[in-house]
Amino acid sequence: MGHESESVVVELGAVAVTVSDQSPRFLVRQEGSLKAAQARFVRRGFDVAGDALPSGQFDPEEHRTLEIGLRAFVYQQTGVRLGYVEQLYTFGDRGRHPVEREGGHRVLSVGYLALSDMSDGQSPSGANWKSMYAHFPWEDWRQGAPQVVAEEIVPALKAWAKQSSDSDDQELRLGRMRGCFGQEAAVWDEEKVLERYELLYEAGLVAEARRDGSGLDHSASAHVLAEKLGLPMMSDHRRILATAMGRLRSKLKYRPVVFELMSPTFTLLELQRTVEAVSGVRVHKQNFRRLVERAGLVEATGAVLNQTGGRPAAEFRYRPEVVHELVAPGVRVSSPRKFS
Amino acid sequence: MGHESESVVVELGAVAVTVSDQSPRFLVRQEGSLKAAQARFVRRGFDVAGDALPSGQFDPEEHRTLEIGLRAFVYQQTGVRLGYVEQLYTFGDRGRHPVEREGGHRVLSVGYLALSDMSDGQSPSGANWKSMYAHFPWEDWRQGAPQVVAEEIVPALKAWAKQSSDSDDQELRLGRMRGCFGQEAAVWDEEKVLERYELLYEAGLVAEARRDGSGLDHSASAHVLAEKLGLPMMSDHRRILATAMGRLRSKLKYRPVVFELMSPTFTLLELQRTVEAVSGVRVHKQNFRRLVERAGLVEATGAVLNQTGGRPAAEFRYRPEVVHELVAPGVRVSSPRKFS
DNA sequence: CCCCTTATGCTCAAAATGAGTATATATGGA
DNA sequence: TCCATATATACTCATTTTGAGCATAAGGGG
Repeated sequence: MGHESESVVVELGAVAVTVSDQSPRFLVRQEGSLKAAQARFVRRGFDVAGDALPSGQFDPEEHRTLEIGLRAFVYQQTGVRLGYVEQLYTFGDRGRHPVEREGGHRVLSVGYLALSDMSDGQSPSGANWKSMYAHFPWEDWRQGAPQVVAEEIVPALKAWAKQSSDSDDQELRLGRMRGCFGQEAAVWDEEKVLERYELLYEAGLVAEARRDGSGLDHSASAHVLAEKLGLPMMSDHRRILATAMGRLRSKLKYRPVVFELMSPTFTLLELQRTVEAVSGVRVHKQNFRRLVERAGLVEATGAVLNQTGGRPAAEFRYRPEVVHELVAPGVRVSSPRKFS
Repeated sequence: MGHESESVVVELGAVAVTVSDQSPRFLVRQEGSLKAAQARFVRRGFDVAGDALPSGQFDPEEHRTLEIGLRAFVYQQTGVRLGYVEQLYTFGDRGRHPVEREGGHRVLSVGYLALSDMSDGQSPSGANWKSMYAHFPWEDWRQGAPQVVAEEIVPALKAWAKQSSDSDDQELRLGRMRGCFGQEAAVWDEEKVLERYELLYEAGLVAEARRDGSGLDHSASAHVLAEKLGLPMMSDHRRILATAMGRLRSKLKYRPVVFELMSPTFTLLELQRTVEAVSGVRVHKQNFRRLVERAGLVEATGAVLNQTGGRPAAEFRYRPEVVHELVAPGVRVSSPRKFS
């Protein structure tokens, strides 16, 4: 016990999500927010230009729980005090993290998903919220299928499939492409965020794959494509981001987590726009309100808001009691049916 | 970096589940399966009699990934080679683990859920599979509400609620009781395994709470009740078990994971019985087959089996292709409706 | 053969879902 | 004032999904 070889450094990182201007955003670390001792550990630009998630090294002396440590790091590095927090995943593969490549300890990263409401001024002015879809341009289907899917991704993945020598493997790759990006018989499944990112990574199309990988295509055109596939991030942070996004989209449907992203009161359209921003798909307005109201998730405050440009909207608030009542349903977004 | 104070020991543990004799079971560590060096670390009976999950200390030198380490430990300690494995949760609260209480390092536990099929002789004869419901007697609702719920748990939780000085808190406790155990308006939700265990722990009713806690009820009757609330386990392993059980029950509904518990071919009744064993509730036979067949999850092999004691059953196999086709639905178990 | 068992096919009502149409009530400009 | 244009909200309707049950098929054992 306690051999040097068996000890491990644990890094805690957060994907803190909010929605503003109809756009899902996440918190990145501010420059100069690190103590000197930590700066070396997490120093930016170690091997790729790109933002980094707020994170830090877990200190068992100081932090009674992992979550406490996480909240402290996020506060130090961004000024934001987190509300709702849930654990996402623990990443521990060798070679994942720059620090251990320099010959340090093995690094384990525990990733968290946090949700905050921008509206209530919780977030200090300096906080650095970046657009999700700037990093995942293929994930926003609110205006229909994004151009980049048909014009760049699908052709590039077809080409990648052809590169395989084995014809079974070619078919497998094509099948993954169709399943991930909703081509042909398959339907777009907004939850498969991680699968899609990993497919693009495996195919060597995103910038991080080109950074990490050896023997990949180094042509200028491959570089141009990578730029169209969103902004890269430090280390494997974009993968963690994809994990968070997928989990959030999934959770939206069976737990009332949207409300963590809302101000205390809101109109049903605001609620709908938030769901749409996160899930990346449009929903049917009338059915959405039917669902939300029938499930008893909200109640009218009685107030009416008329700054909406049309008929004034009723103001609602979340009814947290619902969780203790019967089953707590989330807000389901319906995917278009493609059956017979 | 690398201060002694910041280094952490990482423990990998598995809840390996199978179903045999219509009963969900999980793998426990065999006596004498540990190397001397590890034995001190994980020695049994440190502070409570009870089984332990197979687990071991992650060694970054030896294990390229966490999963590889996990598989090695499970094989060493039980002789079982795991198939399907997924990460559950990382537990890191201070004071959770006996070793750190003796003044050693802080211990982080990464828990995994594994699923195996008993039928194919994968499991060596020595492997030690324990009944899930022996540890969670309140979770098996296949024969209707278990006696222990109405006769022991509900009264004890009501008494616990009364103990609170604050009347709001009393109502809160009662609400949790109703929500967890399906009393009054609430309906039994088989997924809330962890919530239920934690409630019982918080109320000081299970043996582990009496072991860990201070100032709890030490009367003989409390001891008798704890014995009716299932077998305790080492450390917080029963909590990890509850986490796994809840996750498995939940996953059953949206991913075709049951098949990891089945032999390659099976009848629809066998499939149904497996789902029932895990979820702990009965399902409607005709609707179950409708669901499974319509979703395209299985295909008939053409063979017929007539050792069933009635009309011979068609033999089926899993159709893994379904995952790549459209959306991959799981096997939903329906909870009875209690609306209007 | 009857009677037991399990397998499998089919029906039916209730509820949920997807997609509209219709009406209400604000704003701003002709 | 009245209209065009927003959005809000109510209601309808066909289809699908779900929960529940009946009916029939096909084995084995007396």
